[in-house]
Amino acid sequence: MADNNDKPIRGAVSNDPDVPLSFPTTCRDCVVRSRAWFQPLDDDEVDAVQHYKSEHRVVKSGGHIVREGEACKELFTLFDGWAFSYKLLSDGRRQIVKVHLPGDFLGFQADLGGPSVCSIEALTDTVVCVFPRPNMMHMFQEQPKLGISLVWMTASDQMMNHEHLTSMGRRPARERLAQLLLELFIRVRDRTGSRDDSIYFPMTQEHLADTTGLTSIHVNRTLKELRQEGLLDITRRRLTIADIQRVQSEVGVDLERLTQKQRVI
Amino acid sequence: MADNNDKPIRGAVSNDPDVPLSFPTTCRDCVVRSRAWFQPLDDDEVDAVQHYKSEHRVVKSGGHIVREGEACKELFTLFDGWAFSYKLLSDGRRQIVKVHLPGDFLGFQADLGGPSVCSIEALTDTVVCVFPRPNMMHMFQEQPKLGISLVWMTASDQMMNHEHLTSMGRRPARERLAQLLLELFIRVRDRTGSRDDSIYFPMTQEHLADTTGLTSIHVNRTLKELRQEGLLDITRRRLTIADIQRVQSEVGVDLERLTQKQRVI
DNA sequence: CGTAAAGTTGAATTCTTTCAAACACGGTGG
DNA sequence: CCACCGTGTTTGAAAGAATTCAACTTTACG
Repeated sequence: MADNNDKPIRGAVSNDPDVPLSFPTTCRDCVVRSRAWFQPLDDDEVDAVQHYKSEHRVVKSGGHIVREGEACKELFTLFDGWAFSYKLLSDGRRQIVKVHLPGDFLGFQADLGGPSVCSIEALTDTVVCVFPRPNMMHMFQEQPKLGISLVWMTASDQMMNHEHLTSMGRRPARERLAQLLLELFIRVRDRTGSRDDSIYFPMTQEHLADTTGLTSIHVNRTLKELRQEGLLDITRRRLTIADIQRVQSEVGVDLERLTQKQRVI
Repeated sequence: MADNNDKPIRGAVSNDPDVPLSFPTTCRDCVVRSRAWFQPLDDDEVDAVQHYKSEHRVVKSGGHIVREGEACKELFTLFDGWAFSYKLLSDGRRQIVKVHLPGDFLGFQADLGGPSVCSIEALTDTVVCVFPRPNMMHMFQEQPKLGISLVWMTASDQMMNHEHLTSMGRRPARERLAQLLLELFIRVRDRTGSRDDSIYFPMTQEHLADTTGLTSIHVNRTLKELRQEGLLDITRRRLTIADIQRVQSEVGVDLERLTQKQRVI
């Protein structure tokens, strides 16, 4: 295993000098503390994961971690920064299907042998831990617990997906946006352990539009509405939600419950 | 293990006398041939699954297999008939998140210990194989391969979910509807092995509306449009698609690829 | 300081929903 | 056999939500 594993690379890329995502400070931590992985891993298992990792990789903002259609040769753990998975339509429009935060596991899909079904783009400058796919296969065979954690992750994503689906299908723009923003707010604070009422927030209105299925213009107007009602505010790459409960009731879904870590088996 | 396992219960409930879903004819087959389960199971594993099953259960059309909010004590394989998972909004509207066909595995979710996150309703009269949750846990521990198959299922659902999400977010009513209908058409024919250009189709326009995020009125108008263009037709509980390719190109997604069985690990 | 990217605003258009009213069909019971 | 009823489908007209097009302002950044 490479001997730079425990070398802190914190701050290698940083888009948020004042309130950094105090996430993994070494690659070992990256694996251990990642939301993606089932919590109670013993040292053996952690070592195993470390072993299968091939490298760190820096991907600049706007760059691609995975490209739809290309063979999926590697899997990733998002180590630092934000990213998102999206699908492109023939007319050039896109739909963002998931926003990734540090710790998320990227690139996994049903047909690992086939072409990637989504593109993954770096939203900020990012660092990812790279796991070559063949290694990964060994790993899951040798460490069944990690396979289980994979079930958990996927099932958990599924649940959030259903929530999004419901939102897109049956809720007006206001609620869709509020729900998305609240969800990200909670996810970030869960990871950083922060209790601050504002978070670093690198998504543009166009990203929000592509996530909620609206136009960036309509996102703009809706955001203005929400701001004027004092529900939330996005200024200069910061999202502020003063009263979570108020937004919560606006949204009508208990997102805090949904974003909790849950045990599968 | 109960000795009625190999007793054919085919036809116990039937909504489609002329072209029945020629699916499982015994419960053993139910497990073996289910889309839900990873293909190459050896006899040991099949026996194991049989062992953990507690019973068959008949659920009449409109009845609930799972109720959102209630503890999830059992998991199911849909043995015969159609069902769907949905979420209810506070204002009474609903979003169908997935339509289930015979062979699908129902009720699995990230938080197995907690309340169900979706309701599952029988669309036609149905028969389900019931697996008490504690049994299930044993099973996955003793038969790792089945755990793997679970990963595959969930990941595969995920992919379809992303497709729906994209459809709902970025496609007009025409394409959304066409995509849904084509998907179901393909899934049914895959399971039955049929080459017929029409399938039994029990969904009402309201079901279609709740799946695509439209109004049943708008579904009606859009369906009329699609019918007049000769793309597809729904009459008397039958969906006919004469030229799959034409609908395919209308939709712009290769659904046939997506609905294929794929190997995960 | 100048340029590109992101955000803002208005007006017109399009898509989708809402409300309201018929219509068709399959089953029930007289 | 037919009237009756409920569910599901169809249609029209009006209202509402979201998009498009187009221009303008602000912010970030070399």
